[in-house]
Amino acid sequence: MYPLTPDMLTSLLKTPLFSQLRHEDVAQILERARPVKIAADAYFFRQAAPARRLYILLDGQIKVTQLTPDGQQVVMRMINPLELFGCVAVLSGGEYPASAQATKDCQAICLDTDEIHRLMHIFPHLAINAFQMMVQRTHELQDRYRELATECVERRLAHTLLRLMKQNSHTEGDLIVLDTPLARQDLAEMIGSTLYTVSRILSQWESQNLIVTGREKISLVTPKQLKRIAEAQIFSADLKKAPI
Amino acid sequence: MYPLTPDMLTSLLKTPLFSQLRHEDVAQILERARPVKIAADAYFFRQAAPARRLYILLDGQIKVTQLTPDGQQVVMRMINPLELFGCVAVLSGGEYPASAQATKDCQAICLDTDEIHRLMHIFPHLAINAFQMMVQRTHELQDRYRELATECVERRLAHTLLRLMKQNSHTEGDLIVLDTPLARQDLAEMIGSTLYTVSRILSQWESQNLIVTGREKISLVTPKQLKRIAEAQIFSADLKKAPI
DNA sequence: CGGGAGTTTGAGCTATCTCAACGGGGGTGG
DNA sequence: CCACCCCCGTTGAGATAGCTCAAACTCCCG
Repeated sequence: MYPLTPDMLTSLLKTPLFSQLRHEDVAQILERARPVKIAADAYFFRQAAPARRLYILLDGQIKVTQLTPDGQQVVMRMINPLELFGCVAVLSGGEYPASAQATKDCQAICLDTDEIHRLMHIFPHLAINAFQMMVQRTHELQDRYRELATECVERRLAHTLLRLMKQNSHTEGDLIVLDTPLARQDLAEMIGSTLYTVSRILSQWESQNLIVTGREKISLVTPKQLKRIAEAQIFSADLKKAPI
Repeated sequence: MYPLTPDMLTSLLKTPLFSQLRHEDVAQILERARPVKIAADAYFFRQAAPARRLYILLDGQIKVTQLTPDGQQVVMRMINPLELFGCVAVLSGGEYPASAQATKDCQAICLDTDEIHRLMHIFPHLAINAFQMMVQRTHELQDRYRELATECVERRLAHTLLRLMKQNSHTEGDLIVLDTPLARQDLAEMIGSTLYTVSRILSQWESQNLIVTGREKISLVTPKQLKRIAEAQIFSADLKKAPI
């Protein structure tokens, strides 16, 4: 594992996946991992390919998407550094249920199915941590399912921007800039809507100074207001009527 | 673990959760489990309660639901015998993100958080199996998310009935009877729709002899036709126009 | 034989999708 | 370095699936 910088290593040690493991154990695990580098827009793997490798993202960002039979895309999840992806690889003989596409240049390490099983036997904590991570992820996915089932597009979009902010953003002066290349189409595919509706809502928000948008770029100005929209305490239409 | 009948025990041994474990190991694990009995409509646990126990359903059926802040319900999942529920309990200190309500009289066994962790250390296979089960479940949830995001109500309903058929049904003559008490409202909460729309679609299907409905009861007549609707090769409206 | 829970159905409404047309900016190739 | 082109975004107008609300209907059960 030459390509691991000391920085990455210390980061990896703090990953939930490796919590409770000793440094030398993690080192031993990482010895069995292979590095993978991929340029922006390229794929780590594609839907329906045999799932043989589990990945840990070190740097960059991944978009996990599913294609419907008739060609529509749905974005299932954004993967940020130190997160696991390609977990289906632990089920021997399966296929990836989704594609993993880099939204930026990416570095990752990967482990083969057999290797994972072997390591999980040696280090039960690895399996326990992985289990816990999946429970957490299911929990998150359930929340989004509930949103999709019960909330209107505007609220879903607000939730999504806030979520992206938490996961990956930095501040520039008063602005909170999302560190994700986000076309209207991408947002639409995340919330189960269309790029037109997303565009309209974002335009409206921008005219109310809740956000600032650019080409594939979004910055939040007043996350508090967005949160109120997300929580249904207010609608952006209401802001017009009574601009306090 | 007195209440375990020999039948249940042999079933438990075949559970994915216990695969690869030796009989005596499973016995040792079950020694630490406590039996729980609950009548139809009662709750195993409620959303937001501290999550301290993980359950394995032995008999009956559970409906896992989430309540939105404004009181709408969403059915996240039906749990059938030999399935795990309350998995959040493995994350120490968390709360149940959903409620688990019995749709029939239920028997289950439960394990405390500490106990699970202890056992997973002793039997790494337990953790690995649990991990795999969660991966599988995430996979299923992703499929439903994609459906909800891209498909119309009619197709989602068709998918749901077919899924319920696979999970839990028996045949009576030509009829495939779903073994789940299903009010229109329940179905609506599963697919993110309203009881009115569900009722209309079911009525239409019934008039086309695809299904037979009763009070909280549904039977399938021609699952093939339903599958065609689910796969978008056809719409029930098309059946009217050209009844071949 | 009520009573109530579950279901059906109609009618109107609206959030959101669809389709179409236009606008703009940035990067790339000449 | 400039111009063109392409991708991304905006906006309007019309269509519609599905929601809401209201009212009546039908079992099942005590």
